[in-house]
Amino acid sequence: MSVPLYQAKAEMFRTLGHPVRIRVLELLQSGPRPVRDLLAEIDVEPSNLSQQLAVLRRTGVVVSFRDAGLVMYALSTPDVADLLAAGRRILGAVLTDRDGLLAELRAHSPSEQPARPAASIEGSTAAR
Amino acid sequence: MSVPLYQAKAEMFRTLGHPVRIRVLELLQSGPRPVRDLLAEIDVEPSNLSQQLAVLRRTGVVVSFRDAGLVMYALSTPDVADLLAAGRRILGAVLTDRDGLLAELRAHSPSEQPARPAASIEGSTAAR
DNA sequence: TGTCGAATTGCAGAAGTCTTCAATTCCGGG
DNA sequence: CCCGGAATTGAAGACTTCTGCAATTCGACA
Repeated sequence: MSVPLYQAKAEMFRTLGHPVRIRVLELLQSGPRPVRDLLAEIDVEPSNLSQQLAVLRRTGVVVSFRDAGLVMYALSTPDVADLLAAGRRILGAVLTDRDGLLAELRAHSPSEQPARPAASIEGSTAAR
Repeated sequence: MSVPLYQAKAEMFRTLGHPVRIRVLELLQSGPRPVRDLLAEIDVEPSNLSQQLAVLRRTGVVVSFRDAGLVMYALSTPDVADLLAAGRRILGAVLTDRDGLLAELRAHSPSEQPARPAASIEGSTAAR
């Protein structure tokens, strides 16, 4: 597997790494929409939205076209929906897992350091 | 849907937005591995790898533990593999789609602007 | 042709991420 | 107890991304 391939994959994921861009993609899951609609639902400045849309276009996850005088955006492939779904599942797994262990910990050891950052409770920090 | 949720999702994807981190996750798909092995396969400085592993740990997509004197890393949930697979599919779709249209364009209009950047050939740039 | 709303672009300062270096922690074995 | 390799941490400098403002382009329609 070539090295630049990892670069390309990383770029693809980095493209989704922004709240506004995620939001746009979720809205586009239900079909093409004009910029105007996105703007109405997202609460961000027009220029900012445009910048984020440009990022999504550059990577090719969305496409744009003009219809009835408005610029429309659409997912370039339905596979994008799968990606979002997978992301949701992982988020769910990670969170319940964290909260689960957190709750368990609390139940078994009543007088533990209370100000300890939650993140280090999981198995995630073995080496130190 | 709460606003910080989009923040969390974005963070999750941003976590994957780095070649070394992608590489690590792909290696971990086949099971837990010691840092030493990752280091041998990835060609990056130890401290850099550690930094990237820390990022993955922070988000909770990997966990670490010590075994036989070595620090091991593992995917925190097999769902991560789905995410990588979905990413691969999209990358494939986007690329063939781009190259496909590119080839089609070439075939149908022999004397077209040759120095035009490839990215703008797709439907991706309708408004201008 | 002139005007209006829609959407994009250019840009600058603020904020965040990457990489590398040196220093540190951790643990197993002598 | 101290050494050695394994892995992590801290911090600084280079680099990239984000945000908001002002200016511009674009196309529809009178």
